[in-house]
Amino acid sequence: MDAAIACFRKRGFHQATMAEICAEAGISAGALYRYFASKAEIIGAIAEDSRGESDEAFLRAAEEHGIIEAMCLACRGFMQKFADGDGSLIADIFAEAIRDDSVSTPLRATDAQSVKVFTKAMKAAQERGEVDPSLDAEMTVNTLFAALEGIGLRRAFLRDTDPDAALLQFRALAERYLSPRHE
Amino acid sequence: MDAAIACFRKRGFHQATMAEICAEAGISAGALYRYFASKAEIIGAIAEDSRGESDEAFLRAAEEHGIIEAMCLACRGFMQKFADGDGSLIADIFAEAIRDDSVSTPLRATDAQSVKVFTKAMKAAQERGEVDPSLDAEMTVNTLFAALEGIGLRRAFLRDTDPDAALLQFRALAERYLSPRHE
DNA sequence: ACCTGAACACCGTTCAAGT
DNA sequence: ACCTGAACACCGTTCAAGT
Repeated sequence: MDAAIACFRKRGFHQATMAEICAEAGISAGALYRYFASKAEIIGAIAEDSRGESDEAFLRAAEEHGIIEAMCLACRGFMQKFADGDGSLIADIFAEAIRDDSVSTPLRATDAQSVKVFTKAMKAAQERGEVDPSLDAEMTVNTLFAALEGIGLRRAFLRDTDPDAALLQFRALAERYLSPRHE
Repeated sequence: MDAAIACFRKRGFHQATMAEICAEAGISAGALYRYFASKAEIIGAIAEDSRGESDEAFLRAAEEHGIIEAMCLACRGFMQKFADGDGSLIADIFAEAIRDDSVSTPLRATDAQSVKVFTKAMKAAQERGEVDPSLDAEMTVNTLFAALEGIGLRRAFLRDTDPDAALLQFRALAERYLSPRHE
């Protein structure tokens, strides 16, 4: 069933119709509503499972190549979605999540989990002297997440979704933001 | 007529109906379509005139209090929109602009104008030694815009739209990002 | 010329009827 | 028990008829 969700990728959340999703999934409208209470709930389900799976991979990368490289890895995966044309879908998810608590609540839980994992890696990097220890680890992670999301959305808006350019942009920001002061 | 546009503020782009907008504006559906070719065009018009007017105020602030303070001023104005509950509307605008060229083209023109103004102020700040001169001024401005937008959206998503907290977050990022290296 | 508003096409959701 | 799909309520857009 979740495979039918791929409809949104092609047409966007508000453009895709329930009829199309039903056709793609090979089920009737009534059956679809047996699995999801509404269209908004479907977008919540999509957003949720496109997140979080990569957390272990991130932790390994953070240990091996440092937190900046690991964040760049996460950045690359995220930017690829914009390059694939999913930018407006991501913006739709934001809009629905901001508007509708029943969409945002499960997403916030997944997000909080990611923040936790990244914060742990951030603290480790601070102890190694890789990152300025005077930074608040959790706020720093939140800020970098926000910057990542902002860069992706803004580049999609400006019609320049080249992931390499986005990566360079993010890396330049992250390096300066995180580097210890005084040399 | 643009006053009727306030409907979106209350209900969001996809939630507000043309009938509501007509009622608020005191005109009929046919008359509304005389001024705007579609609903998407209305959101384009809203987004456009909520931008750009403050550019001169920004330039004055940049000269008087430095670029970081001036950017924080812009940040405050932007964050206030999220605190006012316009977050999902802003996300809708992003989604429509990413999806629809006829929405994004006028917005990109307005945006390019702002980037130009901020870039000029950034270069002046670099000459004053306030900002690291090795940074590319235009990319830096773009990155800070992206971060600003990202912070606003993310905070709205996390249900913490306190403008003061957002400002602190943005300022911490901007100061470290822009400060000259080696002390 | 410009506006009105009924009509049209379409979409998310429901529910009586089937299996 | 579960599914079907016609029906419902609603919304963006149009256009023949009015002024």
